[in-house]
Amino acid sequence: MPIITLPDGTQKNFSKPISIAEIAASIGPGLANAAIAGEVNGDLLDVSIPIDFDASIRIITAKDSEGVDIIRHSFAHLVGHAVKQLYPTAKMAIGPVIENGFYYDISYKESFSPEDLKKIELRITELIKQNYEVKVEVVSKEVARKTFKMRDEPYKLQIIDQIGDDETIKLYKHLEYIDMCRGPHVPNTSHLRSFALLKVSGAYWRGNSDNEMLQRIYGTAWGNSKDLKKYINKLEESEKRDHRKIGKKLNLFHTQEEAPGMIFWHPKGWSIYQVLEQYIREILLLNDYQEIKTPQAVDRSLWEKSGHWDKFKDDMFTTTSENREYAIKPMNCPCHIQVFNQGLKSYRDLPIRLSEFGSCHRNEPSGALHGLMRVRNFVQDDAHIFCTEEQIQEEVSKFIDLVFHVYKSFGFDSIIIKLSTRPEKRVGSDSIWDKSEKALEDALNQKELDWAFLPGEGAFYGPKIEFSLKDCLDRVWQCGTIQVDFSMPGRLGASYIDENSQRKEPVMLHRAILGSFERFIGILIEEYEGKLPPWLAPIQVVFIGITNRNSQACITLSNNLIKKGFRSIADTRNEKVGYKIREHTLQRIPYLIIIGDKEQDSGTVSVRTMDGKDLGVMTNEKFEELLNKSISLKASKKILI
RNA sequence: GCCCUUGUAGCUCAGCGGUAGAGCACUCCCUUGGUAAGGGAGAGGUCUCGGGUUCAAGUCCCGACGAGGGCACCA
Repeated sequence: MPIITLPDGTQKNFSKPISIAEIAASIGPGLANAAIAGEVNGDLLDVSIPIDFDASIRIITAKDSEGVDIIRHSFAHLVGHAVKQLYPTAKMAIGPVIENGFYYDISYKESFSPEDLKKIELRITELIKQNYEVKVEVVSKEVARKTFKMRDEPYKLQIIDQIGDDETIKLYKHLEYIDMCRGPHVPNTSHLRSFALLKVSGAYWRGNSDNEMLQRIYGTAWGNSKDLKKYINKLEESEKRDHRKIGKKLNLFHTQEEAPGMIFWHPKGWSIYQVLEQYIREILLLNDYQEIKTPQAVDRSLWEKSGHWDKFKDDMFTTTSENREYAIKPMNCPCHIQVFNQGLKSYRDLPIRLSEFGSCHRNEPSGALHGLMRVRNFVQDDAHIFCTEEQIQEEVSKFIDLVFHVYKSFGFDSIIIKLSTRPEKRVGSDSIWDKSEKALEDALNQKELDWAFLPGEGAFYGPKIEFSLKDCLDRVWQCGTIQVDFSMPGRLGASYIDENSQRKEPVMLHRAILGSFERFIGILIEEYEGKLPPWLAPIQVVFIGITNRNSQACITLSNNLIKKGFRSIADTRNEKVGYKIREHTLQRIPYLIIIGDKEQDSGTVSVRTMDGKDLGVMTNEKFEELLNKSISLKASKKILI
């Protein structure tokens, strides 16, 4: 006879097996209606399944995050229900919950158009209105197999084949539609109200590009309409932050058909790029790096030796000359080893840190290209640290500090850290991989950082730590990285003389702080919605004359700032102040300086910021002081002072 | 690379079988105006490219290329 313990500690004795629905009802009718599922001794369970053992339970409603996830999962079933009604020959594959929503992968002879999506959405609303009961049935594998054979669902059968023989399977019956799921699901469609189907796209069955492509219907669902509206609104707002849109509006860069995946930087975009490069250069100099520059095209033989040719030859741009084949470099490391190899190195020289703002080309698959984030030509703030095994830990540790220092000055505080371990296709022995992975793991643990493993995602020559940032739609992009490489120095003949006059192979650490300038600038634009802090802004100050009597003063003041290293322009056009202010505000110039007769006569400036604050009238000197201070603050979130 | 969507003036978009349209930007003129768009006039497009259907094609069909969203890939 089960004793049920509720979250507040009260215990209830029942004389027979009891379901969550019944327990909820025993507490009150409101809760009985709201109950979506139960947490029973830590596991989620459908409300209708009887509990015949002592348990601590919690009743899950739409207010719990677990409840919202269950709602999302049940909406996936509703997609199934609607799709099978509208397109009976469609075959259902999988329909899981994802962040903010769900999807369902479906195989169907014709492709679903946006109109089909609307039809499906409408059918779902009709089904919801029926307030039908979702009935769960626990069955054997055999019964499940029979059910889906009868329903001609080949993908479900494939999934069943993967389930252990002694395991039971839950079937969820939505009127005439049957789906299979671990559950739990809502007991009644009355819990399903706030949803929207968002898009259709292709997705390979089981995520393998050798398999057929299914159609994936994406949807979002929430516990109430307010949350749904909030989410839809957020999506719309995010679109405004898109770096491709802002890049066009602010005239930062463009791309065109003749150079897919490669960026034409305009003066203002290049200004941002240059500020970044100079900043990193300064940081590296202070951290004992030496900057070098290596060739853009290198003979194929070097890529064969490094192992890149074998794995990436289809992804490299190549060119020929006089019977020789060259690859436009996809990365800088082999070249850096060539620099290291010049002259005999002693253990006393290590670590040697060679850095390069190296322009790399990779022939990325066309479908992978994405604005500045994924391009075919990019520049890395790349460097390679040649060191001994004993030095790895300290170098990795120092690097992590450096990354955090730099990211902080850009205002990034949520950095996603992952440790990617050995992939299937790799070079180097297992013992080397063991050592490398351990070194990175230890360095991370030392810092007490929040990080996670990414099994199998390492580079072919070594494991790596990735520092990733999110774009406006919460898509994650790898930026910084540090990778341990015990293999390439040996392959390319790097060595040093140790304490005992013996030749030894150095370990190489590949590392980048920003990653690619292109991607990092893309992220920056989206993070700030184009309102870059003064130290990054392409134009920091604009002098706006009120009448043409003030034009010369504007030009003089602006030139004075330029001479002092600030980025300033004078707007002396025949337009009204309001017009100029609007335009330069939209152009995201941090400081707008109004110069009229009053200011001109008194040698002052009237200062307004891009977010509309009036800082009042001050002397030129005072403004310069303010500007200097504001720039030196870098990206403390208070951008303008 | 794969699936879907998409490609019209510098930008944002309308037009969807019958001799190319709007707003903004641009040029010129008037206006010299104090903190987010002053007024008027004008110029600007072989509708991404290549085929096809049709008396007639931005408009329908096929292909190529680019872009967008996913999937796969990501040294």
